[in-house]
Amino acid sequence: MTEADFLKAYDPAAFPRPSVTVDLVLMTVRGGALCSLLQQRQDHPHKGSWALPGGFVGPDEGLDAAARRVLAQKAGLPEEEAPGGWLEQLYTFGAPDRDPRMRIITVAYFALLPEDVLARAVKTGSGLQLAPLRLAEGEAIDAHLAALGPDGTPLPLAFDHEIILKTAVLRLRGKLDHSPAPFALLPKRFTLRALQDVHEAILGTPLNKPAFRRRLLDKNWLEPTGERESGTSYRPAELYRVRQQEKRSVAVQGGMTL
Amino acid sequence: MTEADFLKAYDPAAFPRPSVTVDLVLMTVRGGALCSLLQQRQDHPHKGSWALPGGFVGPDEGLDAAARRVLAQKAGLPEEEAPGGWLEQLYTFGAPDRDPRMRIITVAYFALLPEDVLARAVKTGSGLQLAPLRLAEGEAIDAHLAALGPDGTPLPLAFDHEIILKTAVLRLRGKLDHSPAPFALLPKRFTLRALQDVHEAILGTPLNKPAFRRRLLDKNWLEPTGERESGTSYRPAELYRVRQQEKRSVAVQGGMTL
DNA sequence: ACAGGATATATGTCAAATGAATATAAGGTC
DNA sequence: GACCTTATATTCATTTGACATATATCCTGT
Repeated sequence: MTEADFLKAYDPAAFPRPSVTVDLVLMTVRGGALCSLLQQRQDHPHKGSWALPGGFVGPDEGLDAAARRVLAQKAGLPEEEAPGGWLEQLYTFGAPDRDPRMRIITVAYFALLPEDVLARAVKTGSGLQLAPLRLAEGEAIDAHLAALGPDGTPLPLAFDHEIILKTAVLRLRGKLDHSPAPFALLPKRFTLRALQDVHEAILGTPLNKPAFRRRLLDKNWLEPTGERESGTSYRPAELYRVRQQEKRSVAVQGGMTL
Repeated sequence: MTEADFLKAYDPAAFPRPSVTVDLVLMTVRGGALCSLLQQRQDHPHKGSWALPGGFVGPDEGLDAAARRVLAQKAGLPEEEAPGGWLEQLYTFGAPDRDPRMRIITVAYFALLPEDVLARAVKTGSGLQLAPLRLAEGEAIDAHLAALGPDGTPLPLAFDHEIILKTAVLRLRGKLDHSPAPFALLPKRFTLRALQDVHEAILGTPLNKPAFRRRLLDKNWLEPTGERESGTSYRPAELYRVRQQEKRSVAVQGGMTL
């Protein structure tokens, strides 16, 4: 029996097949707070609640490709361009009852994008908002996460999206020191102070300034551009950029730059 | 329109659905080397190559539940019992061409089990072996991983299982210091020396003994039992056990004890 | 019974990393 | 040009971790 025969004899219908989607946690830092893009549901179930942008995985589409497609569609990012973001597979959620309509297994991704990219997405699309995420400092998985609306009250979240958001924030905190991912939240040239603000927003705790400086510069991931910020009423800070060599991932299964 | 109407009107067939499986990297430390359970394929494709144990996810079965079921079936572990292992979701692999027969998305898990449990599985099942994994020290994702057969030569691996194994080893290395997972590889009571042997096998590099001792004890995850090992021709070492409180996960999405 | 061997456990010393405080530099504003 | 504000550099105390050494404990052999 040849391999071709086996392929013909194989019956895919013998096993029941769930639907598979990708859900995206699109994060940025705005106003000193870590925020995520949420979309208000127009249909049942969970009509009116806020959900992560997502979509079905195409029959001949890889998971990463599906995530990039949804990113382009929902966040209005042209797929070809390089806005300087970060995309990484997060975790797969597949409880049988997580969607009341049918069995849906979702592969969650998280993306880090500069603030202006997501701000533009909110303006362009409808029913979108950039909600600050409130989660106690630390790494406890059983802490409660709240996504805050414009009035500061927690938004109702659809499906199991609270646990997905929580997983994303905790993963991001864990990777802060080992991954160049957080640079994706900043423009190509940035000050060390801006970088520290990003770290503090993600961790939810203040950091020691000289120590932060030393730690980051010792990693040798950054290089000074020689230029300085302008328009300040005080001494302008040096602008740094990420070394080209470090744009590739350093960490395990480290995700990809956009 | 009520929510019930929506449920009826929804057409699950509107979206093409891939098959979803779980694949398990079952690891232990034997003879100072990190090993994984591999199963020789009896059918095409990749007949004769070595593959990870796996199985389809049932229509009403959660992902973790599917992983536990496969663990019980393939590794011969009774589902109810508590052999003291560790199970954790690893990563989801879904390249369209990863299986030539059909579109299969697999959610990979990794499990840590005491040596005797997997040794028993090898004896019980057929076409199974416990293969030492050889991977360069460090965290480079582009390094080559080899699974060694009894004669010391690398085994041919089926599908994309080399990258899955590599991901598992790197993830395990990254979690060593932050997670109580490695304790799952040891019996309930163990010496610090045995624990250090496990760490060295996983990292592929020797560790400083006093430093390792203090580091582990300072975490306060362990407590001395007051008993000591016996049958040694030297001073017997204290036997430690994991504090009950630490059996729950400490880390993010930390997996579960078995 | 006692010396010797081997390894666990404890102590001490040193280098490196970290945190906090201070000093200096560089721009803008009045 | 005095003055304010924040970046950057320097310094020191504290903590952390690595490594070397010393002591304890058990078995073995004579």
